[in-house]
Amino acid sequence: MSAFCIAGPTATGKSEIAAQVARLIGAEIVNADAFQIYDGLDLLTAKPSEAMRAMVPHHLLGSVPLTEEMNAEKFRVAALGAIREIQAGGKIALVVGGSGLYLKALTHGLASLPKADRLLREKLTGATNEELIAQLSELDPVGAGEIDRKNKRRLVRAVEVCLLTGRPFSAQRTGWNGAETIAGIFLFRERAELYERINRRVEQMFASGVVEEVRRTGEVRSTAEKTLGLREILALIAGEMTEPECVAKIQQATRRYAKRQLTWFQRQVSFWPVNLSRHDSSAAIELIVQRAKVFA
RNA sequence: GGCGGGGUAGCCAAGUGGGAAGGCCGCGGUCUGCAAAACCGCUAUCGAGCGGGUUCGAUUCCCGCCCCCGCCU
Repeated sequence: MSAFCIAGPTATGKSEIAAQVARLIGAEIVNADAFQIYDGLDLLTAKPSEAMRAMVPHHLLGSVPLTEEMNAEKFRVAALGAIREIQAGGKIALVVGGSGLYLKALTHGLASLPKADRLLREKLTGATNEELIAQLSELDPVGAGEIDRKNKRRLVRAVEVCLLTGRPFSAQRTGWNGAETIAGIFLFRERAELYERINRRVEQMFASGVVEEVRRTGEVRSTAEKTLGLREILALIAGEMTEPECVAKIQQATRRYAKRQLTWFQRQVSFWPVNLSRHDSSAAIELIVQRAKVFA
């Protein structure tokens, strides 16, 4: 995989910077945002503006129906395809997004494990954590010792993989601990500034008509259903909360999300950190362009 | 002015004569196929409106004061 990435928490300003960088180095952008990849909810997911899209081709933006389930592997395959396509056209691929696991899957690969089996997963989800732990202890004693026993989602996946492959889950993970090379840039800002931007962005979303957008959006299922703010806006439409409450809720949820992203990316050694609170965007863009050129 | 209820962390809120549940917020973190997800940890200490008193010991009992809510005049 030889694409350069720009990662960072929401509302940091990735899209704008990426578009500028792409324009300067003649790159095309591959979206690495788990929700902007869906077709619809453009306002709610803060997709790059028309202007940016007109300036630089964006791939994997709105390419999946809102009813389709997504996951890291699907993204990886799709992204790889987009990258190849871009490179075949003689251009540079610039991967941009804030979905940590998706990016990690792309830069470090994923073990070739079976995908989720609907029925099996449903059945396992119906079990209690204790039952799952007991089952995992049988199938994968090592994994059972390492796993977060309170996190059902992880327990289910672990048991699922054991059952589907007949081998312990813990023995099948790909080595992510090997030498990691710089895969890209981690853009971030000081907390106070980031939070202000988030708050402002949510307000702008409402001013631009997110509520209408959600109201006229058709069926949304599985993964897309988790879009931050969707539940809140639906509650607003149902009259279960006032608009100011709704705005505040979404701002809060977004701040928390941003914190999780910060925690994730700070640990990733393969990204070179760039603090946008300390560099103005033109300086940052210049810096990133240099890095990207070195990378290419 | 009278009667009743109440004043416990940023917010909501329980309980007890032996030295402060829980929730929210906030903060920190985990992360190998639902990831804008899921999960975990931390967060009142010359403390409990203020001042006295009783007691070996009071946040918990008594007295006074202040403030809030409801009702009454």
